[in-house]
Amino acid sequence: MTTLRIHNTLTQKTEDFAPIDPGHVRMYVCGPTVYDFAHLGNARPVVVFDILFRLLSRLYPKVTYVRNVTDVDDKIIAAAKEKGESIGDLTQRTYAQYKADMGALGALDPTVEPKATQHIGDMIAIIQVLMEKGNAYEAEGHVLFHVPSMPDYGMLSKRSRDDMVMGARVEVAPYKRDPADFVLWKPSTDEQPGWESPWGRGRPGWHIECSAMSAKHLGIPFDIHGGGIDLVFPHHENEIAQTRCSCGSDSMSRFFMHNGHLGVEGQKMSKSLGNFITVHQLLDEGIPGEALRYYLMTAHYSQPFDFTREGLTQARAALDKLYIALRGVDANAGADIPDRLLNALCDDLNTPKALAELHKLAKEANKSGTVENKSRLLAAGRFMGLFATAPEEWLRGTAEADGLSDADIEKMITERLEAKAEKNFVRADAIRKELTDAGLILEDNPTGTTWRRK
RNA sequence: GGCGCGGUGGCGGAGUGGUGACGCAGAGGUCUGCAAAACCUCGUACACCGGUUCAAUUCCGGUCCGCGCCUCCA
Repeated sequence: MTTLRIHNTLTQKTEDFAPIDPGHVRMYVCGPTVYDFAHLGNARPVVVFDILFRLLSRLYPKVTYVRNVTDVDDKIIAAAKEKGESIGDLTQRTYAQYKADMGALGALDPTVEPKATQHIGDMIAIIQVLMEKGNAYEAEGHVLFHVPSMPDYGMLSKRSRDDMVMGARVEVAPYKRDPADFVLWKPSTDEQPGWESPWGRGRPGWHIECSAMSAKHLGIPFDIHGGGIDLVFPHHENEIAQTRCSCGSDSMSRFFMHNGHLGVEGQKMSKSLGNFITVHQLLDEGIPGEALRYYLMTAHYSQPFDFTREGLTQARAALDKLYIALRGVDANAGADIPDRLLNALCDDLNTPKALAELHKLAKEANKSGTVENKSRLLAAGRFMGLFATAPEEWLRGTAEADGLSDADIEKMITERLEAKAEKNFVRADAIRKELTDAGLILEDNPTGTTWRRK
């Protein structure tokens, strides 16, 4: 097996990965702000880092995967108000939905899913340290991080403070000493959620929770910090600033990994364009979460992903093909995960290459028909979070479109087999046609007739 | 304007300094009562222009086109 190589946003190079503590890999990934259904753009990092989590767990004795839940945020406040729901109800409900949807995508639970509201004290403590060290200041009830206090600010996104100030599209708040300064703590009105702090009742800024929760649950520095590419700036850049200045550490995380953006039918996904697609809505359409997972894995994580209906159809067909190759597999047989699959994933999570290996394994299984080869395919696919369903169950699908129950179908097949035995092919073909028209595919083989839904 | 990414066959999408991954779709064949599935075969793909090289889709430079980020969006 080759070593794991990961593209590091910090160095913009693909590097050999080695954990700081050889016995314990520590990874932090930015999770959801729980105010609405998870959309496809949210689903991508979940699948990407789930693959990484599985791979690391295979390579190292212990992995701690932290994915935070942002449950205090101005978008949440706005959504709760709009829906006439309490913030607590909204965030709890949304989080439960998120877990269900991501579970449908075959994502394992992270080791820890800390909530921002449960770490307010940790955040306040960090802000106090930043104040003491002269990296932060109070102004009009806000506490701000003073960017010029950190000489090498911008190391992740490779931009100078001047670049940012010049490119600023938003009006700079008058109380900022420097246009690039960002909020650590802000005041809350009576209606807004707030916590007592040395600077009065207020709530945390966006970035501070990740600095607090990663330090608490992983320790600084840790191994891998992940998220969408849009988080490079300002979110991760600011996290780095807060963490390094408060901890006095050279780095927050050894590696930073970022997944590419997801668009829909060639366009940016946005509410204003009306092409906002949630995972929940696709599941509701009857699209299996596993098919979505497979589709998301067909492109390398670092590349932009264009979600299309055509692409989803292709992915489902490809996945069906794998399931056909698995027919008759013994789920309990057990087999080693082939090295070539692990090698593909060790190459900076090359999931398209790994899926290609799956298809090669399927071809081998089809050619040989042996239990061993089927088992290898099963083990390989399961490692990637696929094949959660038994092959026959997957292929038969659910009785919806055709309105025929499994028993109805079996009865017609039996009737057709009788017709065949009597060489009454006209009758046999009539039954086949009836079932084909209902969206079913019959497959005659030496031992009988199997069927599946299109 | 700054930073970054990309342009591969009908479609999706890896990859490589010199034998055209893999999947979807399509064509032919084997098999089959007919089918389906499977298997076999079939594609003169690497935006454009220069340069380096024995050899470039792969390296370098330029051009064109597309995309992301630039203060709270994964």
